[in-house]
Amino acid sequence: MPAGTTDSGLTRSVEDYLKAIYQLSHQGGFAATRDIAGLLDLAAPSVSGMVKRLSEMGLIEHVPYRGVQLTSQGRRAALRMIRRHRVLELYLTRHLGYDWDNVHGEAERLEHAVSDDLIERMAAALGDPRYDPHGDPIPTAAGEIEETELVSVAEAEPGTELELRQVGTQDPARLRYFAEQGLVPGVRVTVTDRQPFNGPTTVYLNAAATARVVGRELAQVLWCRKVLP
Amino acid sequence: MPAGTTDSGLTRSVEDYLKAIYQLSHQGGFAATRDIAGLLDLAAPSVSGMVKRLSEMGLIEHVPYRGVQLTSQGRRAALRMIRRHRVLELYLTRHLGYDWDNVHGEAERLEHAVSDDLIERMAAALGDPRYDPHGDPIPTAAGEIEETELVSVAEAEPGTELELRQVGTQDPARLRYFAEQGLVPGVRVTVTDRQPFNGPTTVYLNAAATARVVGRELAQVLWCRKVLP
DNA sequence: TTGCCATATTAGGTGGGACTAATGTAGCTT
DNA sequence: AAGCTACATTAGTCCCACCTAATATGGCAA
Repeated sequence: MPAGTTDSGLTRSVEDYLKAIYQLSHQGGFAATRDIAGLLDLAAPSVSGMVKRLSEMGLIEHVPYRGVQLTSQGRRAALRMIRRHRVLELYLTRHLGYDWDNVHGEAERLEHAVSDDLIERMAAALGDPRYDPHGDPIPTAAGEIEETELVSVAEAEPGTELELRQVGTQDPARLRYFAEQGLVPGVRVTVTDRQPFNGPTTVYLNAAATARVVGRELAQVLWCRKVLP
Repeated sequence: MPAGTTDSGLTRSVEDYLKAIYQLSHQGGFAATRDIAGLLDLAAPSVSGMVKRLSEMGLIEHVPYRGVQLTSQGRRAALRMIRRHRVLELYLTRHLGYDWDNVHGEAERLEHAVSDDLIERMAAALGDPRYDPHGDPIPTAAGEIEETELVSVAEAEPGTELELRQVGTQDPARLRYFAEQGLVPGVRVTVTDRQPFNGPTTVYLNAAATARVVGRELAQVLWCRKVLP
């Protein structure tokens, strides 16, 4: 493998861009330059430059002034990085005492350095897991990822019963708060009320038999599956 | 931490150079440009350039046309990398099914990416180990390293009893061969014979009660402690 | 339609870290 | 003392990936 590249033959930067583009465009549509720049904390012209290189490499499709989309090759590479990241997160929490609020940064750096072999060993040690500590699905080694229809607590209708599936933030403070509140993947809640004008949602924790009031910002990152009655 | 740098504030390259220089100069003397280039598989002018930067950073002392030595700051950074490398090697063999002949490369890449925190968690999970799978001493987190007087099988006098302590190669094929031969750290052997003109050494494996003939090249990397009778 | 604003792109520059080709130096040999 | 050789250094490029400043574009509001 050429100098400055990782196992995949891509540079760390390229791997980061692909992950970001996946995140911004996986539910259809284009990833905008500005949004990529925001996510990776870079200046917009840096992104323009990289976009050119990535599309020359055949990893993305670029429509000037509109944005970019992954090619199937780019998507494969992105999902590979996401698998690495999520397997690492789960391994670090299960085997090395990390909490769900402090694994992200560590996994972020390791994902570029580990070999595919090591990832598969970790996955095996974890029993080929399907979800990471935040409930996000782990792509298979073959590049398949589970796509589920989820609703956020912020948009669910009062009266619905929900199973919390994914917690869509990496912010340690928010994650710690969710854990304290018992709002972790797998929990079942019933939406009992929502205040008007983007107000907070009240949910009832079925098992713990207690209620929680969740502000809109937080409610928007709690992704749930509807439980049929 | 600035872009392109690791946890230590140094770049990957700098970390690699420091490790190499430590290896070449830790038993006194200077590390020559050519030897550093050889160890890192670089062209000599690349090393000259980096040497300049490293000495401006205060990590090494450079005597033109003679070579370089680590400053105490450089030594500290080098030992930190060596600790990381060896803890990783041991963790990978103990917990993830790696063998002593295939851990090196993986550790080589991970050592730049892991946080100090993760290394200490791994070390704790291993019970604060003192030696890596090849018998090399693991520096403490404080930067102390055990220095032992060792003799190689190639130079030990016939008749001496030895305890094998370190296997000084990373070559997978050689390591596999040593393992097959039962020549692993901890084993006790007695030197029974050596052929003249740099010929092979014969050692007797005390516990297994069998003899092994070891050619000079291999004998030179088997480092032992003399066992007093 | 025209202007304006947000966003994107191009132009030009920087630093890290590598390379090859050319030049310099130390030290052995004669 | 001279010359040869091995090694080290300098000179000059290149690539990656970032930056700021300047320019272009697309789409909305007047």
